[in-house]
Amino acid sequence: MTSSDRSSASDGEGLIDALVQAAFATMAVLNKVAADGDLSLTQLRVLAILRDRRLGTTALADYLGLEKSTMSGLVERAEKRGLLQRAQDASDGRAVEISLSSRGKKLTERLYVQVEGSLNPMTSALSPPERQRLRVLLERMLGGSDRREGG
Amino acid sequence: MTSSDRSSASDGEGLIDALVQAAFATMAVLNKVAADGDLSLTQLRVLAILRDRRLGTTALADYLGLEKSTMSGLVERAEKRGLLQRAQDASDGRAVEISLSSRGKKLTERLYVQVEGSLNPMTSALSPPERQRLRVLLERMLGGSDRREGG
DNA sequence: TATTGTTATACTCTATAACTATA
DNA sequence: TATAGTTATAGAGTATAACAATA
Repeated sequence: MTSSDRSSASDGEGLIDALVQAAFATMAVLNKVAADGDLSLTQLRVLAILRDRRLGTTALADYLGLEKSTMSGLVERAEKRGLLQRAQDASDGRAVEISLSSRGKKLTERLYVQVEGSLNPMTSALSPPERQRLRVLLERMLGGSDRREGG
Repeated sequence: MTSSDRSSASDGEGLIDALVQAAFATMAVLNKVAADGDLSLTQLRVLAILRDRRLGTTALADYLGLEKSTMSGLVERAEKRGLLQRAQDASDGRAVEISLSSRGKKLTERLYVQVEGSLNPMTSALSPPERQRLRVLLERMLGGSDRREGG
């Protein structure tokens, strides 16, 4: 870091520290919720993405930023556990449609509630108006447009 | 979620969504920086923690929330790559002192700069006063006290 | 030829259990 | 007995490369 950095010397650096810490704290909570449901964080994300979508292997891999071969393994293990299923795509003989099973749906809804409950202690450090302001700032930073993981 | 949730129905839920999205966005950047340096995110964290500390296997594992056996492997591989070294603790025959090598130090500093540079596009969506406010809110949420990863 | 998906292979990350050496 | 650390083992996550089937 040199002082030539544009407007990020004093507040930018601190912000980045805070963002990284908040990210680790949040991921730790998500990890714990996933682990309590006997899932990895990646599996939790797979369920969250499939919450209201049916996708092919490649599309799902793209959502997660993973290789399709990695995706095959993840889906395989989740399917073996009865959380989702693969079905042939009627309009494309090569493609599959991956979707949550009813058991997977139930689990996903339960995990959502747990995520909210587990993150509440953290957000409760702020007053309601502060929470509101934080939400607005984060949404603004993230681009405002709608592209969240779970729906 | 029911409407009986205390003061978290309208803004709390949205905030949690925003926090999770911000966490994933931040982790994606950290992951990419790590991968560019041929490291896993965990290895990046190890380097960050050792940036200004010398620690034993157990202490390091506690920082990361991992088992000490996991730590042994991580340290072993990092040592093999010349990023850190283990030395006998003079005052305790069982313990080791893990510290960055000069190569590890250089790499860590470089990665720090890259993390800042890589997160800047995201934070630049906000104006300087907004960044300042976001930082304050995040720090407040995280507890205010000083317990960041890298120093 | 390009795309969709899987399989084979290899490596890292991770935990549990058993172990050695020191305290 | 308790603590610090390693090793053995097993399984999940990940990428690369090679492959089959379909478009």
